[in-house]
Amino acid sequence: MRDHGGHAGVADACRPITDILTRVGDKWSVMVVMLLGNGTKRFNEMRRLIGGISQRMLTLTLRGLERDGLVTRTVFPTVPPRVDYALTDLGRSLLIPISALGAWAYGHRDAIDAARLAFDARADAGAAPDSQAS
Amino acid sequence: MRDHGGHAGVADACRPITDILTRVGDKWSVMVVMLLGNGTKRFNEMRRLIGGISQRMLTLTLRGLERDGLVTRTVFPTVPPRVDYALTDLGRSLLIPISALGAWAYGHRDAIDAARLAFDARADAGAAPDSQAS
DNA sequence: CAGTATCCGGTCGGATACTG
DNA sequence: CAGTATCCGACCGGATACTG
Repeated sequence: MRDHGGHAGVADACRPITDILTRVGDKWSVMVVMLLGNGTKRFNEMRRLIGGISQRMLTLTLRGLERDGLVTRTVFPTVPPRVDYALTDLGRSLLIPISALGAWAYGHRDAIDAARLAFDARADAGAAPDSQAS
Repeated sequence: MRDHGGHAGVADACRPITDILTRVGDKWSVMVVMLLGNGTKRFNEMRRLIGGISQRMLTLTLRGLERDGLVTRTVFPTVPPRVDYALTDLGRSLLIPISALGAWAYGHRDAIDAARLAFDARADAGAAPDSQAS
């Protein structure tokens, strides 16, 4: 807050929010949170349920969520080892707005898809006014 | 839908949603949509208001939003040229869930920050049990 | 004013191999 | 089972220069 003269714009004020939105927006976080919304899960269980996520990314995603206080990680010192992941209260509270966002996305997927097709068609028409497709 | 035998998991079914969430999650889209929620804006006007966004990224962000049918782009063939950006009905409808998400992020930023500090402290303690800070 | 084009470093994220 | 470590290609995003 020391540059009254400058005008950094809203980007500055929004940094904390943008920061958190980045978490929400990354490829797997939302899916993991939604999955844990159904209850506690183990590592490879989630891996199977999600399908298509690499081991590495599941680890990193869970670490990020744990760091943000959204997920708890519980290790059972058995052999073979067992680790349970669950949402914290904070994580559960996040479930509400992201479900709303997910519902919006699902509800408008057709409109968005149509808009994309139309846009791409316009772009193609502009780039290649000739009726030949490449 | 061709592998009934396999088990791709939810990742497959969620692809359209993930896809849209990726838009929402990228660095500038949400900020731009929120800004346009206040009314029509011109290109450099937004650039100034946001502060910290490069010309390139503002263009790409707006193109993406336009492609998804969330914003309209209106060119006035004057000199110097003038281009107005505004939300579509679809864009305005998105404003609701992302405002909710933004409110959540803002409301819980302290809890998240605290969680991060605690996590990092634990990580440091684990990595360097010695009382020396690097 | 409102872009486009190009370069380039940093990060994301998958594949693979190894470990307790 | 639940990770960690490493490699590596793809893409994100800023800086800069140029254009109608």
